[in-house]
Amino acid sequence: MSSTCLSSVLTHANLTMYHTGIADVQQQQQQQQQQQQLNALSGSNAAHVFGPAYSCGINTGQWYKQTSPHSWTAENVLEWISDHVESTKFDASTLSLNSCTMDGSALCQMSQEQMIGIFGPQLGPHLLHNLQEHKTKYELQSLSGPELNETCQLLDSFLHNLNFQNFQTFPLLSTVRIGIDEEPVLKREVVYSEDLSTFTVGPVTPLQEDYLSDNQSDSEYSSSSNSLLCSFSGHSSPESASGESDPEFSYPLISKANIKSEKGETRLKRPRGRPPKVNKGQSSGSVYECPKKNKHVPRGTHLWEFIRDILVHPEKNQGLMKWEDRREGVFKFLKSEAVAQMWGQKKKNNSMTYEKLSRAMRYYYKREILERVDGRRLVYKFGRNSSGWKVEELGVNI
DNA sequence: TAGGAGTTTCCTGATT
DNA sequence: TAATCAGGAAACTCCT
Repeated sequence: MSSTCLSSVLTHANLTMYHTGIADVQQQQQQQQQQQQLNALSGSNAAHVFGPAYSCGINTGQWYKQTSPHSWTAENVLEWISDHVESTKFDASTLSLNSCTMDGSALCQMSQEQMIGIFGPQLGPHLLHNLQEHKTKYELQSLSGPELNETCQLLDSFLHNLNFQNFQTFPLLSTVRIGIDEEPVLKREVVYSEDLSTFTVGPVTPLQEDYLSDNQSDSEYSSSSNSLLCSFSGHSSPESASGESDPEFSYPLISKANIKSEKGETRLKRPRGRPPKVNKGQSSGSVYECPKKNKHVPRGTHLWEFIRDILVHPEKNQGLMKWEDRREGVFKFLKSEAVAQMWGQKKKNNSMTYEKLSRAMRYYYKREILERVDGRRLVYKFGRNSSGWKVEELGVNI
């Protein structure tokens, strides 16, 4: 993954311009750079370039998302477009910088037809939908309590009914949190649909409740966002202030990819294992410094139980995994990254990947909770120390 | 507060 | 070449 992206380039450029009163020549250079970045997105998988975590704006300093679309600058608009180019894997070669150059006010006045005309039938509706979300988000800040909740539900239903299921997941109002930390905050969960490209909003079913049970008491859990689950904070909470999404507190998060991207240059080799814990309030300035999760995550379901539950509840399965040999307990990941994301969601860890999940799975071999299935990718088998999946235990017919 | 359990994160190298 | 597997190492959170 590239360590630079259009968003950060633009943000940096904005701040630079603000502070120095940059000259026209430099603006032209910047525009050229922006166009080059847009072009760079075309023909390549933007999601690979930026990674899923970027699609909701973390780590990029996308402070424009904290302001009303009406007050976006032209650069903000461009940045916003580039975000969605990447999230929809849209071929940006069909976009010209000129057509994308407008401020937030002009953007908000555009009709659906105009959006489609400029951005095409794929990106246009997607942008329109997201713009509506941004606009509504700031309109909702003047509301509160039950009124907000009701409005949010209505809008959720409305947004959910929009047919954008071919796009990657983006946040609904159900994930908007408004209020200060001391007060009960509005936070409803989302449950992924069959292919995880969409999610369900609304009353939580008992089965869904299983998934979400660990999240019920996490009122302290604040905004964090990724491509699958995004929460916005209407106001900066103490936690969000130290989190990823607060523009004023954007940390120089150094990812694995970032380090790799600097290979061959003055690369600081990362020591093995997890970076050392940074004490509260201590700003070490270390390159390993990153937003720290200080949420209390009650230990609940273990990973293998989470996997088992997906398998034994077809309604939870959603095509993520399947039994290869039901009686022997052999199963296969069909959507490994999706399962990892769900596991990450459950553990409130947005950076979970299949690679990490599989490492945890491999630790189960020693404990005989899982057994190796040699030569078969994404295939595992429950071991003798696992339970709750056997046909006899469940009394199911196969 | 220490220590264990269960991950999580990062890494290198091998295999598919 | 990318994805996956394998496993070492160390840090993390939670629980007792």
